[in-house]
Amino acid sequence: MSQATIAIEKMKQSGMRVTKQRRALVAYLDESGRFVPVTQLDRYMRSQYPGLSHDTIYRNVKAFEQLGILESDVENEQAIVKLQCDFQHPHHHHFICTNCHRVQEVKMCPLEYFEDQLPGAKIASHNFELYGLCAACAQKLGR
Amino acid sequence: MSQATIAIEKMKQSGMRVTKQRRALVAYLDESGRFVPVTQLDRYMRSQYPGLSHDTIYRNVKAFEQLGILESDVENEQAIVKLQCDFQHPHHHHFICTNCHRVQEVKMCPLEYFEDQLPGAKIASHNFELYGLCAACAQKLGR
DNA sequence: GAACTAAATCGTAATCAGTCCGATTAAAAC
DNA sequence: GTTTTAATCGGACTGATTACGATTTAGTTC
Repeated sequence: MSQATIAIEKMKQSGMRVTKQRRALVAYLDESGRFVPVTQLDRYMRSQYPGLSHDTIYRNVKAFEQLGILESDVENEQAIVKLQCDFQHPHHHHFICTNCHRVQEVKMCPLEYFEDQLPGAKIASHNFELYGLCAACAQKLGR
Repeated sequence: MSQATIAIEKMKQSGMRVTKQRRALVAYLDESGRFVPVTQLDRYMRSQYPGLSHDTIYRNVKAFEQLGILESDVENEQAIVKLQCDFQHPHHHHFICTNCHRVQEVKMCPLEYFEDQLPGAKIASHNFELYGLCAACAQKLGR
């Protein structure tokens, strides 16, 4: 069962309508498999589906995020998104290759090491991402 | 020696000219002491110094970042900046209070725990920020 | 402290991401 | 097939950021 299929399932479960446009968005994000700038998503989808409006893309990106079928982040001050890579563990972290932009899930969460560091404070959320060359690119580029 | 003074020192050392506008920007960021959205910085500085242009503000924010006298982050898809809080340890992390927006420096870095997790990969950089209620706000709000 | 020069700033206009909204279309339920 | 209403369309709009030629000024030299 592909991530796209699970995403569509989730949409149905939540009562959200499964439109052509939403299927196309999810399909593209699934094929890509990595983080994509929202602006690129917008440009690409509109080139492939003439008549598709900005509104539809941005509205759905937000709806998908809230549903948890999309993960979002920021790269160079640009919003980037990818299809949820682990529906079983929606809380996880990423190693993102700066060369091929592929994403690897990192199971461990740094939070456990930090809870003691801020006495009295209530930690509510956190960011954590790793960037660098993945094993394949490191080898290919000889670094 | 205030953070602002150190920042001005760094500007001189790098050969960058110390203009009225740059002093004013650094002074405001120092007084504020916390992360400020760049758009707010723009609005506020232009209200205080009529004639100051967007260009000057955005150009200098970029220049300051590159010089390392400014730390930048993103909150709600908005670029936010603050004056460097530790010139001795430019690599550090933050706990940001979601109520008063004050920032606490966190000395420990999660990277050490993760180096073994991605065999073959070359980790080059990472993000890590904690969010929640600081001790003072947690008490004040009774949480 | 006057003159010089390149860096920085100003002011305006342009660009680009993202949002809004009334009219129209089409999923999903019956 | 009909109905209902969520979703989409299209086009205009807002707000953040950038571009650029004309002007000013910080820092240097004499």
